[in-house]
Amino acid sequence: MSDTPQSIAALFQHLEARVRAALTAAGAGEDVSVDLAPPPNPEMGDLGFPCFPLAKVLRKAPPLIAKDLAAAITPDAVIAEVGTAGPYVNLTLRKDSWVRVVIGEVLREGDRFGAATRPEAEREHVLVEYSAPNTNKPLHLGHVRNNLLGASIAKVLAHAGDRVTRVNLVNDRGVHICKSMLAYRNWGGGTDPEKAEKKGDHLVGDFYVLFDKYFEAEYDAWQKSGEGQEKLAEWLESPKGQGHKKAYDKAQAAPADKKPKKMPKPPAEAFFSGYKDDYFNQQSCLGADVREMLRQWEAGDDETIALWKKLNGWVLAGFDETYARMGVGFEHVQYESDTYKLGKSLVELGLQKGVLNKRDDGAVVCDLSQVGLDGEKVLLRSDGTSVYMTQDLGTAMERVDKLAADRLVYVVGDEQNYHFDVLFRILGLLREGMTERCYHLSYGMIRLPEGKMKSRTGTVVDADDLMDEVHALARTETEQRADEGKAHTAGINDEELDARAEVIGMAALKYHLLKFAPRTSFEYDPKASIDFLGQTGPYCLFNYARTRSLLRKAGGEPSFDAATVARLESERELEIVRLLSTFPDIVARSARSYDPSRIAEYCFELCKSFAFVFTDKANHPIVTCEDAELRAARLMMAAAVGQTLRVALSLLGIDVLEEM
RNA sequence: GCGCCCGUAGCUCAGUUGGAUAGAGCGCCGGACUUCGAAUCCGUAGGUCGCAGGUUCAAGUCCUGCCGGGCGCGCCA
Repeated sequence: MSDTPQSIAALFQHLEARVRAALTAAGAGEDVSVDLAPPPNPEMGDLGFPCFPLAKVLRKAPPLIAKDLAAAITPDAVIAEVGTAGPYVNLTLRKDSWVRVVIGEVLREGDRFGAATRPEAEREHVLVEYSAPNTNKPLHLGHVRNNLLGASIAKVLAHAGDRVTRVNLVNDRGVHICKSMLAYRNWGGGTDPEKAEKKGDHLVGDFYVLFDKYFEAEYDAWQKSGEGQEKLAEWLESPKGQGHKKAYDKAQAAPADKKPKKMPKPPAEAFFSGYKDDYFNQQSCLGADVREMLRQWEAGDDETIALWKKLNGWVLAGFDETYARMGVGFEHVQYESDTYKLGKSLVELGLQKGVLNKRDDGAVVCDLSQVGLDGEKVLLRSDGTSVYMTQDLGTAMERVDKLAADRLVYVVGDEQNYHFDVLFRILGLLREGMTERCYHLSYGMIRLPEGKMKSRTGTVVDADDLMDEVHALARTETEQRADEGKAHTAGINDEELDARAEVIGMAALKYHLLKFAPRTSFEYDPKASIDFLGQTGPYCLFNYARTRSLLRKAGGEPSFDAATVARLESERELEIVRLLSTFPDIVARSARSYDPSRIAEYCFELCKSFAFVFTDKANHPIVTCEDAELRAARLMMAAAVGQTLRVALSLLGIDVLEEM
C-alpha cells in the first residue's frame, strides 16, 4: 500500500507488473505480451486483456485461465477489483487514486504534460526536412499541407522526447528557376515588388507563368510549321504511332456503352503533348535561351548571378511572410545552390566498395537488384554531372556526419515514394544502418474539384489567398456574433477582432489539413476547410474557451488538492479522466507513426467528452455547484482539460483563445 | 507490362502489435436555450468493411487471386 504510484506512467507500469506477475505465476513465459485495453463497456472494468494466447501454453480453456488469473491479482492501492467476462480478465481501478494521479500530473506538468522525459544521452537527434520550395513561384495549398504536417510532426517528436532540428532545403537553382529569370529579363521591364505592389514570390511566379505562355505560343506555331508536321508524320509511321492510332480508332468505333474510361487522345494531339519536352530541349529558341542561362549561372556569370540573387531574394522574402503567418520555422535553411554538388565523393566510395559500377558509356550506376529492386539507377551521367539522387545521397550523409543526426525524416508528397525508397536503400549500401535511420513522411495530394493543381496553368489554391479567405470568414462569423450579442465580443476593438479572426481562421485551416492521416489524399472542399461545425479547429477552440470562462468565473486557476479531486466519481467525469490519462500514449503513438492526425482526433474526443459534462448543468454544475468540495474538484478537472487541450492543439500548431 | 498506395454508413474519413457489440463528422429525422458560453448538447435511422478464397481460438486488420481508383517506373527535379 505504501508504494502507490505517483505518475500515470508509474501507474500503468504497476498494473502491467501485477498482471505480469500473475501470468508468470500461472506458468506463462516472458514472451506473452501484456496488452491492457479498456473493455467495450465501462461496467466491465477499466482495463482488461484476453486470455486466448495463453490457452496453448497453459493447455486450459481461456475462461478458466481468466478465472485463475483474476484470483491471482489481488486488490491493492490502485486495483479495486478484478473480474472476468468469459475469456477476458478485467481490472477495475480505485477511482480515488486514479483521479488523483491523473489530474495531479496534468496540473503539475502544465505545458510539459504528455512529454516524454528521458536522459539526454538517450534522446535521438531527429532532423525533419519539410517545405523544400522552388523559388520560381508562390506557395500553394499542397505546400500548406506539407508545411503544417512538417511543423506539427517536428513538435510531436520533440514532445515525445527527441531532439529535433527542422530543416528547409530550398530549391533555388535549375531550369525552372531560369524560366522565371528569363521571362523577367525579356519582358519584365525592370519592375520590382514595390513598383508592382506585389509580394515578391507572387511577382516572380507571374513571370514563370508568362514564360510558359510564350513557350506555348512558340510550340503552337512550330506544330503548324513544316518541321513540326514532318515530325508528326514520322511518328505516325513509327510502331508507337501506329499503336496509338489503332487504340484510338478502336475506342472511337466502340459502341457508347463500351467506351474505355479514358479516351485516347487524337493521334496528333497525343504526339505533340508527348513531344513537348523533346521540343523544349531540341528545337525551342526559348528552351535554348533557358539552357544558356543555366550554363551561365553555373559558370558564375556576374550578370546572371545578380539577376538570380535579385529574384530569389524577392521570393524568399515572400516565403518568409507566408511561413510567419502559418507559424512554421526552421533551425537550418540549406540552399540547393550550395548543396547540389554534394554526393560526388560518395560515388567514389561506392565504386571502391563495389556497390556502384561504371558502365561502358561512362555513367556510374547502382544495380538495384542488390537491394531487391529492378533495374539500375544512374548516379553520374556519362558527362560526369550528377543527378537529383546523387545530391540527395550527399545531403543525407552530410546531415548524419556534420549535423550529427540520428534519424532523417523527409516530409515529401507520395508521388516521390519510389525515389525515397531507392534513396534509402542506396544509402544503406554505402553505409551500414542508414536505411533504418531514414523515414519518408509521405502524404497524399490534395485534389481540386477541377482536378490536379497545376501552377503553370493557374489552377492553384494560393497559400496567401487561402489564409486571407479563412481569416475573412472567421471575421464575418465573429462580427455576426457580436451583433447578435451572443459572443464575448461586446466592446472589443477592431484590432482584437482581427486578431481573433486570425487565430480562429488558422485553427480551422490547420485542423482541416491535419485531421486526415498523412497518406490520405483528399479533395479540397473550400467550404469544409473553413467549417466551424463538428470536428473542426474552431470547435476545439470553443471548448477551450469554455474551460477558461469557468475558471474566470471561479476566480482563477484552482490549486491542486489530492483529497478534494477524488470527489470526481461520475461516469462522465471518469471518462474525462480516462481520456486525460491516455494523452502521453497518444503523443508517443503519434510520434512513432509520424501521424499528427492522432493528436487532432484526440483533441476532438476530449472536447466532446468535456462538452458532455459542461452542458449537463442539472447533474454536473461546476461553478454553480453548491457542494464546495465537489465544485473545487470539477474546477480542477476543467483546468486539466483546458491545459491538455492547449498542449495538444499546440502540437498541431494551433493557438488558443481565452475568449472567442 | 512491373512496383507501391487506397477501396469501411448517402458524403468525407477513423479504426492501435489480429481481440469483446466496426466508430466519428457532415447530411437526414426528432428533441433541448428563465440556470456556469447554443460557434452548443442529446437521441434515432443508416454497414454483404470492393469481390472470392485461405491462415487463425479470433480477420476491416495477415496471405493469394480478381475487380475498381490513384501514384510511380528518366543520363528530369
